[in-house]
Amino acid sequence: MCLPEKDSRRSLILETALHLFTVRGYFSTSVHDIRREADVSIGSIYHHFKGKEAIARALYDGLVGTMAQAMEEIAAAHGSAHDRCRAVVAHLYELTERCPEAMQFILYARHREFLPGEKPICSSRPFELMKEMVAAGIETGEIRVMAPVVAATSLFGGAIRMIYLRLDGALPGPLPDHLEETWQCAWRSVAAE
Amino acid sequence: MCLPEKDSRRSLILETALHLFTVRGYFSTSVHDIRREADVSIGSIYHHFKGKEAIARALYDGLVGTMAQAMEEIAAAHGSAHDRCRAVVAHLYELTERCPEAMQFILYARHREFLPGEKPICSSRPFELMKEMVAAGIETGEIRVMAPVVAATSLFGGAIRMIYLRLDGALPGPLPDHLEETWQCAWRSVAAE
DNA sequence: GTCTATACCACGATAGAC
DNA sequence: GTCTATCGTGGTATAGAC
Repeated sequence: MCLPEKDSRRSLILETALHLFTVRGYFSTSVHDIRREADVSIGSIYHHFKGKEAIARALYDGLVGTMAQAMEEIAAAHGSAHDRCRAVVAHLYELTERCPEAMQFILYARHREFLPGEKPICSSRPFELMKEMVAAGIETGEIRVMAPVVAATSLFGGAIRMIYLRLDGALPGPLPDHLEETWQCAWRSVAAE
Repeated sequence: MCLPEKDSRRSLILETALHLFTVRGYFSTSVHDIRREADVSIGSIYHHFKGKEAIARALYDGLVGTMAQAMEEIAAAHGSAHDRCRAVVAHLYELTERCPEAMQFILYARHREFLPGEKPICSSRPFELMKEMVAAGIETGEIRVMAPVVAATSLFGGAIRMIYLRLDGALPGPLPDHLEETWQCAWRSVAAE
């Protein structure tokens, strides 16, 4: 449901791997664990993927890709930095509730630890798009003139921390309940007066 | 220098382990790697620590402990929520520059993946103290009346994201250069009007 | 494409001399 | 307290039948 792929053996393997990677961690999950949980054979797994790392890479690329696509649709659907950024936070909150495992895999895993050569998540496409939205907002005068990095971290940092808290089980209710309050704080921190 | 321990074989092992855990990751670091890098014997390592996990635990407890102590000193040294929280951010920024590996180990590692039974980092003592400072600020009227979690994430979320960026090499200059700007955004987001 | 069986190796941990 | 040598387990990945 959270993965872009169609029904197939391959997608079953991916779904199972995502589940195990998030609840037990990448390194604590063996290929045999995936085999058992998905009820397929080792040979089948190695037929579809070069190895364990390739499974993680396919998951990562797929999830980051759909996330970037969502960001682009948001950017196209709204006209101001305020509306765009608010829609991004709303989207991230909903995504966290709907697909906590996907969110956890993207945000919480240290990909550089098991995906050699991968750039840090904060340099990935979705995060770059968020930075661009903020930079555009500074251009138009909606957002105070300041270092773009600082503006972006101030605007999205609180929301991202809320997501971490939620994934860690440190937040009781669903995230969208806090959308209004978090967004007002976030926007207040950078809005031009 | 960042670890509380005195000079000894034991502290040498801890320092080396911290270094390797942060640059290569916990699971990608074998006890033999630590042995080679520290130029000690396997036997010596297993004499001082029960195993690899015990090394990680000693590191974690030591670093979180000194961090919590610093927070308590900050709380005692300042009278208002504003001054306390600002001092916390300044301290975290300086600590990141002085001991990036320690900071990375505390913030970036998924301890629950290799320290069974450990609660999430956001529930650890230093983070609890930060939440308490914010809650006190709401009591005194310095900070808007709002859900304490939201206030805490809004106030510290931006700074924490800046630290992640810095640790990932996505921020060129040293963090303290951005202290003033980040703090003004953070405080503006929650200050009572 | 899917399966079983197995090769191979690296790792954490221990034994025991000094 | 420190060392060297070694063991046993469990991991990834492959071979080859169906």
